[in-house]
Amino acid sequence: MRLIQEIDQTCCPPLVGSVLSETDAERLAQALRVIADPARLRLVSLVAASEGGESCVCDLTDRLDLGQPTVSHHLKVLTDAGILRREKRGRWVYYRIEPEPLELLRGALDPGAVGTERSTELGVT
Amino acid sequence: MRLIQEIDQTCCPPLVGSVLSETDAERLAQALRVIADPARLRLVSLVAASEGGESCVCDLTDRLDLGQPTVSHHLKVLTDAGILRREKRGRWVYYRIEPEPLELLRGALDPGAVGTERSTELGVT
DNA sequence: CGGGTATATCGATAGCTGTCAATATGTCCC
DNA sequence: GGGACATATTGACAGCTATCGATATACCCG
Repeated sequence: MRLIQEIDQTCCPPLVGSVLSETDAERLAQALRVIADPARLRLVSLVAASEGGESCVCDLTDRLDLGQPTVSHHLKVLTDAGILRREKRGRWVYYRIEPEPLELLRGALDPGAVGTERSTELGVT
Repeated sequence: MRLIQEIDQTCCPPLVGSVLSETDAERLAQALRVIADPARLRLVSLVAASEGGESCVCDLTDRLDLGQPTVSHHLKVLTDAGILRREKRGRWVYYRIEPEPLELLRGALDPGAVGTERSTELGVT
């Protein structure tokens, strides 16, 4: 099976700002492919929205209209990438979001100083 | 051939903050798949880093170690998604970055303050 | 017009991956 | 231990797509 590299600092140099090397491009593409899937996006979304910030697999399979092995497969991909963290408690396994990888991906897409001004307030309410 | 939907506001509701519907997840996944490819990431990077913010196809083919039809294909995918803008001048075709789609994708990955551990730390209940 | 150049399209193919059914593993409880 | 339940792994398969060679289209120039 294809080994999935964890998403860490080495994965996500800014897309805009310098020219990506072949290896950087390959690594970033691999990281993006992890979340470029509707089932995995919904999983992340479901886990993030769940009470206490965690979900057990049973809740997720209920809501995804996919077989249990398929859900388990996607959870493994997300966990290997570091986007989800797995914790087993008794018979159940709980997943929660690890915020850093997504943040790193965001950072890679930051156009930075090219053309756009970012003086906006992000703080809200 | 697979029709590529343009990346616009409708594509990228926040991944974290509410549960993605199936259609939203499908749309966001499709948008992410556009950039989840090493050749396309390098193309975006090359165009962004080029003098005057634009490149002609010939320059790009030179630097990508891929056949000209393949490069042309990737440019089409990026253009259809709205990430690149195409402009023909004489015999040459120039591409430049359209910053908004990438910005929308960034926005979709924003964890915001909802559902993450951070929200509980902030006392949101 | 005709040759040369730049880019796009077409058709085919190989490799990857999302999905499932079947099965394995692990855990709790009686 | 043994049965029941939750999750993971395995093996197989279908659909998608990145890539290529061949070819088409468009443009310039003499």
